Amino acid sequence: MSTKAKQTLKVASWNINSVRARLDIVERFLTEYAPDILCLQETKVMNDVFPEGLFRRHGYNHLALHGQRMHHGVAIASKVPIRDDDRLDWQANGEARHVGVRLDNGLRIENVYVPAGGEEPDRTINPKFGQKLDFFERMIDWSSKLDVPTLLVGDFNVAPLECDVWSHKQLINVVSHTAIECALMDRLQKAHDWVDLGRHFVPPPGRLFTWWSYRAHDWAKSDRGRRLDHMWASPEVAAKAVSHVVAEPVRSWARPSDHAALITEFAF
DNA sequence: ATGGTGGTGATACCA
Repeated sequence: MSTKAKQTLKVASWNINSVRARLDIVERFLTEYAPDILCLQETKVMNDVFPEGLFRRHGYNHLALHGQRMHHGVAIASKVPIRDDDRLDWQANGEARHVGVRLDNGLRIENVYVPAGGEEPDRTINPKFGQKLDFFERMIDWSSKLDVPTLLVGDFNVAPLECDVWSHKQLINVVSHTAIECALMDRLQKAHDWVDLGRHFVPPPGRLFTWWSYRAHDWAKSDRGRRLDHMWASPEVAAKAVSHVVAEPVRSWARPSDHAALITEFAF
């Protein structure tokens, strides 16, 4: 046993589907789960009207925002100091889909909202699908050049494994689980030797979903889930991870997001 | 095969 206590860090990631529409459940999440750092996607708010007060009241005094009007938008709220925040625009289209920070211990946290890709999995008739594929290509290029310990989190909008969806057979041609998307996820993973923390802690074929459609009459009963949200770590960072859970109860709270939060705890 | 729900912002569009 080391005489020096290990430093723990609890990081959460949550597609909130409008942070202003979810003030109550965000507050409940900060209270009940108390992460050190919360990464949000789909904040749907401009930076100047981001609800900073809620976060500051709970001790999240360090904020890195990348918002836009109506759609997309990402944010990192932290109890520990954050440095060198940056915002990548891989597609140079002005969409707010990334914000990254560096912590004092050198860890980088990269928070991403990958394009959903529309309905039709064919880029010749659906430009949104093409945008999604191109976004992954840019992430692969970026990823292959990374040389610092990094935690990559967010809504990747792809459920890559057969056991990452409620029915592989019924979703094989549905955007988020098509072969071309799964192949891109595989290339992205290999581009930095990323460790998929979800499957590190819940190996296949264990049940692991992060999203359930609003359209189900009883989402919990039908359990037609997909694992669209991910936390991937550089190998040396993954080695410090001690737990990883999907906070599934948040999907049952009043006026929920359709995504659950992911939480990984590290001991450095 | 279809439509089912929800956020934004005021009409369709996006998820």
